Amino acid sequence: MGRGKVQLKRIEDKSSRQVTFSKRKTGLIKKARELSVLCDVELGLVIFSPRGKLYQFSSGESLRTILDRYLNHVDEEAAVCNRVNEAKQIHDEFIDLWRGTSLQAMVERHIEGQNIEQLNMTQLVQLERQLDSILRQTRNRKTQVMMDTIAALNKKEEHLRQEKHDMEMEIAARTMGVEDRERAEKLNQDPHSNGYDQPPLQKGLLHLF
Amino acid sequence: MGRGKVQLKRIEDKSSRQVTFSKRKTGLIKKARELSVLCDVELGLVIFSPRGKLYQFSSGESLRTILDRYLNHVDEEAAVCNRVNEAKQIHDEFIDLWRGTSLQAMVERHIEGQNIEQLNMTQLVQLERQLDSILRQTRNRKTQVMMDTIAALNKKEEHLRQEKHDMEMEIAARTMGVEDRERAEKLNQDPHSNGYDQPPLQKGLLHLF
DNA sequence: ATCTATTCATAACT
DNA sequence: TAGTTATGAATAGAT
Repeated sequence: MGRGKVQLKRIEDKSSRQVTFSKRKTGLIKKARELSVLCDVELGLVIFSPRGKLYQFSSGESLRTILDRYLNHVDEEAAVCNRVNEAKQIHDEFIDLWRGTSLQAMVERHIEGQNIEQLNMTQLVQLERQLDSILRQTRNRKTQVMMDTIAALNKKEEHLRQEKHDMEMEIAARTMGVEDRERAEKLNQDPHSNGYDQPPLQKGLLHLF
Repeated sequence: MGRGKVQLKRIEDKSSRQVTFSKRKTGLIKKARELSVLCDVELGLVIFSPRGKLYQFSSGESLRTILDRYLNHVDEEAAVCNRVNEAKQIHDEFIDLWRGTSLQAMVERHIEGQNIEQLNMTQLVQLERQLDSILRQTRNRKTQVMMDTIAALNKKEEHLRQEKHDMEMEIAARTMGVEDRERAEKLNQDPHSNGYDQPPLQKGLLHLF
């Protein structure tokens, strides 16, 4: 509509982008109202202007009510999905990371032909977000793995100390008479006081992550 | 549009109401997409069909993200009330807040007095780089500390295993005659074969970082 | 803002 | 449910 056919891509000229936004926003809200009235449906619409100003439309009920309904709807779906996928979750995480690699490959293929500066802003922003998301996942996974490792090692250490302590007891029992056993027990009250005695590193770090 | 002018009121005929819903829903979503692309605007749209089926559109970000933005925009309490805050999400939010605070402090120190919105693009780019650098250092430091922790724990473990081994030797010596000592040594050649025998976690992880 | 040439969306029909 | 067409609406570019 209008005097020229329109390309489905970001309007670069700031002024006409603003004008178009204003006109089309009005039109979209009008259409939304028509749909909700003609067909008697619940419907919610939120628009953030480039400057961050909020425009909204909602049928009958408050927008809040409609969004709550949406969130409930999604949550229910999510709950079902979670139950079904719980067992596969770790596998899926791996797949997601792996997919990231292919995404990167795709990006590289894209960029090789063209200059990266010829990607439009929307594409770049989206790309940045995707990459950031993947990076975040990777980082979280890394931290998780390291924390798990530390926990496992601490457990092993504890176990070994206990074994050591038991053996010391046994040696003491064999060396001394049974009447001295009590004294030996006393000397070894704290099994942590031997060997390397660094502070408990893991606990000191926990607040960082 | 169409062959007759339309009255802005509920279509009573069920069948044509359904047809109109289907057509106009398609049109509305198309318009929404056009607006978001042409004007580079964030936008979310949810429609519940008369039968309760959900249709939605969102620009770029997930609809959830956009709705969260809306809820924050309209009512800060709403964000707090948001459901589905799993432990991880709460944790991430905490990290973001914490990071925000120290970043904010750093920024304030850097640009003393000036309003951040008054910085020009060059200054902002520079600031972004500095912050990114600090973030990178922090992340490296975190990894370093964790790796050190793991290394220290591994060393401790090794030490404890050795002590244990020595004590086993001593017990064996006391129990058996000296002539049997050699045989005992043989039986305990691999001190790693006792206790928890997980694979060496640290080495398996090293290639990830 | 307002106007108008065009393109677009869609109501009625098939 | 899907395709066609006549017609009213939306709007791009100009003023």
